[in-house]
Amino acid sequence: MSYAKMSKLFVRTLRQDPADAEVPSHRWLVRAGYIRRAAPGVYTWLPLGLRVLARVEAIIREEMEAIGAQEVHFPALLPREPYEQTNRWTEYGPNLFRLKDRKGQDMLLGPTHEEMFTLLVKDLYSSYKDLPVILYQIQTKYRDEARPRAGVLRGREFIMKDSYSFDIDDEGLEVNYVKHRQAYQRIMDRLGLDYVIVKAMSGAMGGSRSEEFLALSDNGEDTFVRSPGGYAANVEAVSVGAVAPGDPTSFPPARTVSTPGAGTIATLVEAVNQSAPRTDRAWEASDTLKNVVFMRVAADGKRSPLIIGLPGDRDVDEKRLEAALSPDQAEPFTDEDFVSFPDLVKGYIGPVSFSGEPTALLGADRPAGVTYLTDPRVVTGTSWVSGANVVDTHVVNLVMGRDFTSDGVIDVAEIRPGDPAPDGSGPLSLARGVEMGHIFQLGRKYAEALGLKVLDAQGKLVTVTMGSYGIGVTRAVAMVAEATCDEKGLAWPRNLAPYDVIIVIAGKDPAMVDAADRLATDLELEGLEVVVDDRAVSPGVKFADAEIIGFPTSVIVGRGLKDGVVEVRDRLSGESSSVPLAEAVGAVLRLGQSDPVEDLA
RNA sequence: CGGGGCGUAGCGUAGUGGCUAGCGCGCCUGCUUUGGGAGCAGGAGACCGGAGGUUCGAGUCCUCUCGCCCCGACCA
Repeated sequence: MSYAKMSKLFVRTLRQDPADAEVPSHRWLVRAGYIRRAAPGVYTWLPLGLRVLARVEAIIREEMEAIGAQEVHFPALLPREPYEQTNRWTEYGPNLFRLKDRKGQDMLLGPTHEEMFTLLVKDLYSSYKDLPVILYQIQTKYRDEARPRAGVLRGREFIMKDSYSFDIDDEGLEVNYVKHRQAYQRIMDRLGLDYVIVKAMSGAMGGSRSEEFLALSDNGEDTFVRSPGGYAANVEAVSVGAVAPGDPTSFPPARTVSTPGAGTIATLVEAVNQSAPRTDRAWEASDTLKNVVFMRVAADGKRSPLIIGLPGDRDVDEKRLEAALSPDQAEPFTDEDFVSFPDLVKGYIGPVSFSGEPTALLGADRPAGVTYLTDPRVVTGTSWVSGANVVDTHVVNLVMGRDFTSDGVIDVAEIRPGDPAPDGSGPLSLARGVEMGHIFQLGRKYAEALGLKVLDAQGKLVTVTMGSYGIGVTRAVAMVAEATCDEKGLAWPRNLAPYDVIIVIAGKDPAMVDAADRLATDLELEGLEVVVDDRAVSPGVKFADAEIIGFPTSVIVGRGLKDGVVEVRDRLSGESSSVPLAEAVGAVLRLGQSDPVEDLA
């Protein structure tokens, strides 16, 4: 073993910020020579970056092995067939990298590997006695993201640890899910990330229960909510919770109100307060039933109108809508669409048509031929102001369960700070995070689609129950960089740094070179990884580079040497101290011990 | 896909239709320098993203095109 030399290390630090880097982690990882862009959303890992990556991977491997998972490795280049069987060849849409081999066979670059793992277990196992089993891999994934951003934080090629559990029943799945949840908590702790576990939507993955591990960051792309009582969920997955129904017979009869020009909620509230004032208080936006029209587009291209009825003081959150409809998409309803559905009077849509005798227009099997879904707040026995499907006309006292019904409930209204948590644990607040990990109880979706069955103790064939669990490895490197960097550059926690110590030779006295050499050797005997900055450049350059690259500990061998001392600096605290050369090793080791995160060793 | 912006040397950038496209950093050679991104001298490095056009003359004006970045809809 012999220490590395800066003069030989393949690294070049940049003096200016790269023009295209916006977020700090991206900027510093490029400036410090960890990564280089090869194509949009595709990055080359340089020696320093690879070392950090390896340390993150080592932590993940340890924790996966600790729950009994076994590592395998699949190809990234995959055949179409299994993805056809689970319909994901279609569902993944343009996000899938597709290619053809020389024979014209469709291939893909794996975006995730549920299918392949399922088939592997099917291939080799056939008895309940073989289960449970957890398999995992650390592997490069490909997703042709619509918009890669922030360097390696969200690339089109990225490394993911993905694991899969296989059980004979739901109880077994629950056990493996909890094991993964705990392993992920240990991994996040060891990475030193500030994180929160939130309820999530299972999205294109299918299955039931799922949770995300979000690292807190203002640059995060995920918005989540939490309550003082401990409720936490991705905004896509927040539910309003049960709203108690009322008595639909306790309201006066519905009646129409002339509301000329009141095509928006604000103008409507004004108009009904003018022409149909309440006795107890004024009408408010939350008294109105807003009906928003979308065109629902299925994965196979089928289009059908979807009307969502929700309190007028709320908007539809498009992210939540997409998540709720997934894999279908929602598009805005165009003017041409309105022409095709003349029953719907733009600006005056309501569940009941008052052109002539009141006629239920929307709701279960009603004539308009559209799906009508309502917000959970629109329960039986609530009274609303809504459109009359007649220009310049609205209805008051329109009661759910008496005057109209819907085809079902859809919970996609925007979430606002202060909304109550669904479990009664207090008001919600909103924050942002980056999705570091995601755990899913898949259930039998993939096993069924691909025919993974085993014989149980009674000799009956049963379908295996699966879980899938992912951690973004390259993303974790970026996220740690993001969380720890400062105005001088990167500042790695000691257990993740590319090297433990840099020894800066600040001078050209041969005695300094000798001292640095001996010190480096001694530190290596203690199990530390050491770089010596032996370059023939001025000390200022070396100090600046050490800070940009983010070595947690620097030892400066320079002008103090003639008095027998060197300087030991802690990048994380910014503190430095002069110590006798003979005590330098001890001083460096003490810094390592003071770190709150344990070292991998 | 919608909105905004940018393409000039390895990086960051300047450039009023007019001479040989300029500067800083980096790189090479020599000398000096060594505790906070050194100094002096010399040097290499650019078909100004591409195509077409207007013009006596285009990095600069026009048209088209390609690429990239940023902001929104997807995801580890």
